[in-house]
Amino acid sequence: MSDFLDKRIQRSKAALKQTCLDLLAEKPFEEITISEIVRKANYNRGTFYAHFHTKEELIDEIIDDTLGEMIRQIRHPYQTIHKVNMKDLNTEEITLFSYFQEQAPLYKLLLSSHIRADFRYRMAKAIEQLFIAEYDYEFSSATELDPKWLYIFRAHGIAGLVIRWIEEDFPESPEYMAKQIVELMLTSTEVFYVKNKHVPKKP
Amino acid sequence: MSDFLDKRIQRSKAALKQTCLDLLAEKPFEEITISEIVRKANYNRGTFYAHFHTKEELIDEIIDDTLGEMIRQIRHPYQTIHKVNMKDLNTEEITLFSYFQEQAPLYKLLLSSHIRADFRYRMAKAIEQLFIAEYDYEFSSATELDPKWLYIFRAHGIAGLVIRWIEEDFPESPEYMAKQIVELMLTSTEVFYVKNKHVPKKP
DNA sequence: AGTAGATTGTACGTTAATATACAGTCGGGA
DNA sequence: TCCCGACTGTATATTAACGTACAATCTACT
Repeated sequence: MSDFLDKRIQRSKAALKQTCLDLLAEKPFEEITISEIVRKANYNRGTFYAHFHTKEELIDEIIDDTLGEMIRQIRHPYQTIHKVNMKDLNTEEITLFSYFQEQAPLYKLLLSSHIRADFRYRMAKAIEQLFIAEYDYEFSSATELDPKWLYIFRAHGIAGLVIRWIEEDFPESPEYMAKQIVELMLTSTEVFYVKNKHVPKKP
Repeated sequence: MSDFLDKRIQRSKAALKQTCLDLLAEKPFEEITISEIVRKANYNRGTFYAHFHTKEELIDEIIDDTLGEMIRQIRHPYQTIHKVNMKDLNTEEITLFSYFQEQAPLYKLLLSSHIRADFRYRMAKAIEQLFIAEYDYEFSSATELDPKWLYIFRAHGIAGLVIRWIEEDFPESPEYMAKQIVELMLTSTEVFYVKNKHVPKKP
């Protein structure tokens, strides 16, 4: 078993990560030093270097942890079932949005200017990879659409949507957002109109 | 330097103590097992035995820590001055009561039925020992009072008062209580009346 | 009465975290 | 300009915490 982790390692890494987040709430990432982190966390500096080479590596792992948990939340409604019919999906099973609300301070932090890392893109990328790895679409009609682009499109669409929802301080309820997501998955627009064009008058 | 403590020791003991308090909020002390504490704290059972022989020893150290901090709060107004005149004392310097309010959950727990230890008595005893060790009264007039009894009397009086204040959920403000304490120290009652006796009528 | 499961106390070899030291870099103040 | 203090990166011996194991006790269940 290689994914087994000594309790000391679990603790040390978790404490250093949490302390880094605490400091990040006060000041930008660039102003935080490794010495400062270990001092506040009450760890030896050597312990930091035993697990991370740089503080960038630390923040990367924080982001990976966070996005990993987000992915688990997205998976939640489909844990048991194999064939998912969006129209029948119980939106109460979609826990993603209330998860974001619970973790609002964390996500606000990772989206803030205190951290330069491209968190927005990484979130979209994580969702994209989940879709590609675990989900398979069944297209109702003959189409030449490469699923790849559907995955990318939807992943980045969802990421953009939830980030906006977070940044606007959750203007709608999680339940509302869950229903919106389902609707978005179900919506295809065969016809659309170009605005501000004159309808040709009949002769 | 014998009071120097390895960071690992600090962490392990602190974590085990805090976890014990967390469990104590849920269930009585007798129902808590050592295995349960280390399991929840995510420590090895051997680590517990490296620092404590029994869970009674653990709770004893929690109480000692707590009362130690309480003593520090009582000391606070007299940190710098040598000769204290109660009448001139700035009651804002008395931090004890707001400290209790901040630590209300902890003290409620230690006073609760979930722990059989005689916390009330130990609190009084701690105050008593502080008085004996660090304070010296100056008696204004000739008296045969043995200071020992004054110390005991006042220590247990103060303990009783603050415990009642905590148990009644802080019915008065910390500022009010601070002033009351000063008044109590200044009050001597030379004369008193026995109730429900008839005043002898003049002839 | 018997047995399965959990807790306790103790032991031991292994490993992560410790204190400590040293050389190098950097920025600010005299 | 030099110096001082702080941070970095690396190294090493020591030690606390680790996983693991075993025998003993206790409780609950049937």
